[in-house]
Amino acid sequence: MENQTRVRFAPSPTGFLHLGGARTALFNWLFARKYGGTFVLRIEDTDLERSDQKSVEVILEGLKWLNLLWDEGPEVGGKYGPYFQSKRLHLYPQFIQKLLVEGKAYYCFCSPEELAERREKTIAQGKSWRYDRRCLFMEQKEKEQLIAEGKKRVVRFRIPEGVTSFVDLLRGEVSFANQELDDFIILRSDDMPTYNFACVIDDALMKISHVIRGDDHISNTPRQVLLYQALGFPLPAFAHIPMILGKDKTRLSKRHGSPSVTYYRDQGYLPEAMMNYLARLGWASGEEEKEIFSEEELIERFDLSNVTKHAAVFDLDKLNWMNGVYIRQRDNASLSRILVEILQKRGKITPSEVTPEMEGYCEQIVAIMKDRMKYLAQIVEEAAYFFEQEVQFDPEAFQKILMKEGTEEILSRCLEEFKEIDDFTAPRLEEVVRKQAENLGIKAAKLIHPLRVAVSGKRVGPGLFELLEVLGKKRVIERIGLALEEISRQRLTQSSSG
RNA sequence: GGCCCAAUCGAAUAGUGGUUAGUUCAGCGGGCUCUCAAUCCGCAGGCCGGGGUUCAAUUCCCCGUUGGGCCA
Repeated sequence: MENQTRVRFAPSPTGFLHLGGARTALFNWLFARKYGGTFVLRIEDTDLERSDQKSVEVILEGLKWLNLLWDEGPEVGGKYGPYFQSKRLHLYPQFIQKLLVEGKAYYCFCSPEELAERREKTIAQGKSWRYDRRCLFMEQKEKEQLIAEGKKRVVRFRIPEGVTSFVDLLRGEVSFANQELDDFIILRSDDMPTYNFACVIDDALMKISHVIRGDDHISNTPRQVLLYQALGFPLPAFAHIPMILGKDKTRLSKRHGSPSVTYYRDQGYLPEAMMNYLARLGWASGEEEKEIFSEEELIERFDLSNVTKHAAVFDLDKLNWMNGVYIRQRDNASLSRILVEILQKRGKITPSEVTPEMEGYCEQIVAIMKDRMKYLAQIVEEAAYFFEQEVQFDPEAFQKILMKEGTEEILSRCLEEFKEIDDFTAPRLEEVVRKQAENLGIKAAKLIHPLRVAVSGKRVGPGLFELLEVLGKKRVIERIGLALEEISRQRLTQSSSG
């Protein structure tokens, strides 16, 4: 017997895969994996104005990156296809027809202008407006006449009397008085089904057992429940998961930095870190001190019953911390591959420069940088000296460290020593520098700091000896030389102007 | 404006009718150290408000407030 647990993620391809969507997908995926069910991906692209192929690709790409692979849907198919709503349009008319015939839906000829006028009038009287059912009570003959004339019409669902309630797996029973819902449109004048209608038909035909979606859909649910009932479809279980908000507690959007999954990928966040972070937003296993969960651990522990009911604020600090943890866990070779990708995307290197040497160099870089990384693009942003021909001196570092009395002497001496080293490795370099400090009768730090600024332009960075080794003898010698030249140049300008 | 949902340190959360209300991130202080990190140790900080039920409420109920959502 096949497992009947079927869940779906049904995004609209109107932009990118945002974090909220990714988390909805994740919760569905975790649920399917935990219960041995099927995870369906359906693209709701009936809003042709706003949907485009590019967005579809971005969504698929984002899900794949997060390893949220779907069992049925685009690219993989399945027996309940098609999985693009735009390819399912032929499925809807029969259900519209059924509702019309049974008197559960009716044609409405009211134009938007007429509706607006009546609405304003009602509101002016201090009453709340919902559709006044003018067309529900129209004579059959008149309707036929109008249809024959080709007058524009929509189809409205007739809301029955009573109360509609459903069980939300997170909050228990939720009820709505039907009189609060108006006779909503299920088929637009251009014959396109509306969201609530298409969604119900698709979920029913795809045998979705659990509808797990954002809680912004709670108020759609009673309308959908009524449609299930009117059409005689079995009702799925519903679970409305809380939304993700920005720091200012408003819906996550572009204003809060980027909410797109692709952005984080391109910044060098790791998919396993993203998955872990998103899972922890609104969910906790209850184990103290445990924040890091592997995919398997998440599947094992995840349950809708311990998902919180309130919105969660996206916290970049915590994602950064978590990503750092995962970076430190990763092997250098795979980090190096990601770094090479980033370098290419940002035009720091060209595809022809991607040689085994470059990959090896990047591997050495991540090895000495991974302890201080939140995301890999920081290497490009804050340690560009690894890839640039000439060091850009941080002005403050230059003034405070390199312009100090005696720096030239120190750098020159180290330069001469370094030239003699064939075994240009961290331990050897450390030995030489410390010896030199001893000879000069000063602390090693007095040599280390100027050397760091000379070769990297910065006061902060990885351990000096590792840094020197990774940069290599040639670069180091060159850079110290250039730093010395720059120092004398500055001294000249300072003495002549001062 | 109508309806719906929610509420524990700054953020994510655990938890309970009687607890010193726990943990993770961030913050602060310290150890280590060539800087920055990583790491280790420590500190600070919270049950939205008001009623009720109860011997006892952060916990249960109601109202309010605030936030979010949907519709208009």
